[in-house]
Amino acid sequence: MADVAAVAGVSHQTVSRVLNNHPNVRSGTRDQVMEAIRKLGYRRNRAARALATSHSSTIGILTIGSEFFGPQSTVLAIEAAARAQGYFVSVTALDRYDAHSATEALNHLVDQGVDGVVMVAPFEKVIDALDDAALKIPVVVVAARTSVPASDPARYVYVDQREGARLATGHLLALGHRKIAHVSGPTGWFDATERQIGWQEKMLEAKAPIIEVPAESWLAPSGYEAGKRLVDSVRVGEVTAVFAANDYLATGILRAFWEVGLDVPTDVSVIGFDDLQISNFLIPSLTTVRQPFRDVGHAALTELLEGDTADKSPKVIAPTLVMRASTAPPKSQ
Amino acid sequence: MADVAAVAGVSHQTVSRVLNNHPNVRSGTRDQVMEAIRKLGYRRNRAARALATSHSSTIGILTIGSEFFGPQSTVLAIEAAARAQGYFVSVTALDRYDAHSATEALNHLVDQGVDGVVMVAPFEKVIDALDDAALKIPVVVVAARTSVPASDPARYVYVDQREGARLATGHLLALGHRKIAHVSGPTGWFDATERQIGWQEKMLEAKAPIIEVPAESWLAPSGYEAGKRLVDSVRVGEVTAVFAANDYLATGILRAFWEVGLDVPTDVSVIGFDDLQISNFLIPSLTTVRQPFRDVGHAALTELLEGDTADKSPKVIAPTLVMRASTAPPKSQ
DNA sequence: TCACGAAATGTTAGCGCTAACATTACTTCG
DNA sequence: CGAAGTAATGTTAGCGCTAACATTTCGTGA
Repeated sequence: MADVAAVAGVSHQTVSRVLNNHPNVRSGTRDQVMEAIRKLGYRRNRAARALATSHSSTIGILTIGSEFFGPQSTVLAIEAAARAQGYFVSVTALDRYDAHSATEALNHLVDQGVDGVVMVAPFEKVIDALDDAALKIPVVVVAARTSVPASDPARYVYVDQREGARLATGHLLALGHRKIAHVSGPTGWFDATERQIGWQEKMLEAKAPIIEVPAESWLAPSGYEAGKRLVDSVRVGEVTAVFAANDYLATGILRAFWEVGLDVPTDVSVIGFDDLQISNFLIPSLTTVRQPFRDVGHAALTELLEGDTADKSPKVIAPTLVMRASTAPPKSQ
Repeated sequence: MADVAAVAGVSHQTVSRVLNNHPNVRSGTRDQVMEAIRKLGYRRNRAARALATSHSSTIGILTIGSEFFGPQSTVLAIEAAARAQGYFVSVTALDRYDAHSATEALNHLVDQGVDGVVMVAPFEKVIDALDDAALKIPVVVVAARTSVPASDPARYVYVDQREGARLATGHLLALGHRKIAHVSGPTGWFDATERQIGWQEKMLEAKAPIIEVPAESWLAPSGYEAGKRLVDSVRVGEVTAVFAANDYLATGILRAFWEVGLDVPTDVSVIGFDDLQISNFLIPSLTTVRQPFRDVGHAALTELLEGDTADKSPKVIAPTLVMRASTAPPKSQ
């Protein structure tokens, strides 16, 4: 910076002022400084800036592993939005889904001196980690946590999972189904709980039976297992439709039904959640609930950087139903 | 740090020595300092450290969007490895696949003062960006660039795409196929080129015909389009097997064949590349080539941090064939 | 034309750490 | 038991920037 100042014939402070868009700089001076910067290919040292201003222009993202489509998309949206605002993004992925792991990851980000953290890890244990950490920086959590204690300093941004489940269940009910099984997501995940509640609410409203098959994980093998377990019920007509907690599970379910010769949607309807890249190309193409992950990412960053301190109510984003070929009226209607 | 020093009854420099594992500290003193650190909940300021040492303990990762399974997995593996080594990871995603966009992203990382960069963006234009940038920090590129000029200071780490394509093609040939079409990936991507070359080599060796159907993108809709275009050839027996450049394309192809009533693998075999989460649950389950992305990520980080300056040869990792139900001997054998 | 206030620029100090050098405390051996 | 050498600790300076205050320059009205 001293070099630039020398070339431009001003003091280093004037250079700093130009770089920080200070108002009180004559435009001629500004031009000279800019020219000197260009000529020297000068770049500000970020460490020195961070030291002097005591903020790092970096936000931390804590996320979960690669197997999850939603978090991944959200993270990328946050990154894009952050970069557009001149922020840097430091990402840390969780290898295990427990509080200890989350605490460690959080500390890692705090050690780095991030100005804020977005947590894209919608399982319940992260909340414990958050409570333990007692951070002094703003935190946004992307998770459908519907009952947040007033003492919780974090802000929440999420897609209305319960509403999505209602949309899915409502779609099946409207088609004439009543025996709608729910292959629910693993315990300990906000999304799993919320989707289960939305489905159950809708079923109780319709006075329809509650048939739940819990899945071990969010992934296709668990869906396949659940599908296997459902085959008999489908054959005897005890289940005419399945609401899978996500599209991976739905893919496994489709596969399990296919293996035993059950036709979807003739014999049984299947609906998923998420709308993956390939959901439209499955056999049959999968009816599902789409989540606007980009919007979530954007909203999360906005909330982090510009969040109104007074308004700590969660930002809730609406999902949409995507109708395709895996749902149809039940056979023996 | 001064506070810690005061509490421990030593100078701040001794605290620094303890923190940096300097050998010449009496163990009693070390314990006192550690105790003071614990009591005060002290954490070193990273900006100050970066300023004093002029390195940031941060590595930058430049990657591409969410739609790609491989890069995503690789990035997460790099992150995990980096964190284990005490490094921070700053991620920047490319929104477009051109040199300008890549240059911008690279500058963004350099502005942040990263100590090194890993580029997980295997399209050819990134090389231009790299050449333009003329970075002073080490760079590792995760891309199957087989002919690297000696002047290129970057190191390369990649899965042997050509070998993977040979494995896939060889598998089909071994089953008795000769009319093997290749749905190739979009132009401008190293992986697409290499896979095409591997397939072509093997086909020429076998004196089999070269039938190539280029795909517009790496995604399922393009695969679907390509599949449609192949239907007639399959029906008249001009094509008995299809090697898709990746599993998304294969998914689209399976779907296109299914729609017109062509059975896989009875009427036509299909093989993919990547081994997605759901590839084993497609209908039929997809024979494919698996890439060890975690190994790639790990190798990339190792190369970046410990890379032997003398040995700049690329680190090449072998893919494996995963046999499933989408391939079988041709019908009229 | 000069005093005055505002705009523009300069000067100084310090953010929290590490590196280099200076000093003190402890060994060890003749 | 003391000199020499080494281990342990302390002191000083500076990394590159910004904030706060000091100074200079400029424009304006009586």
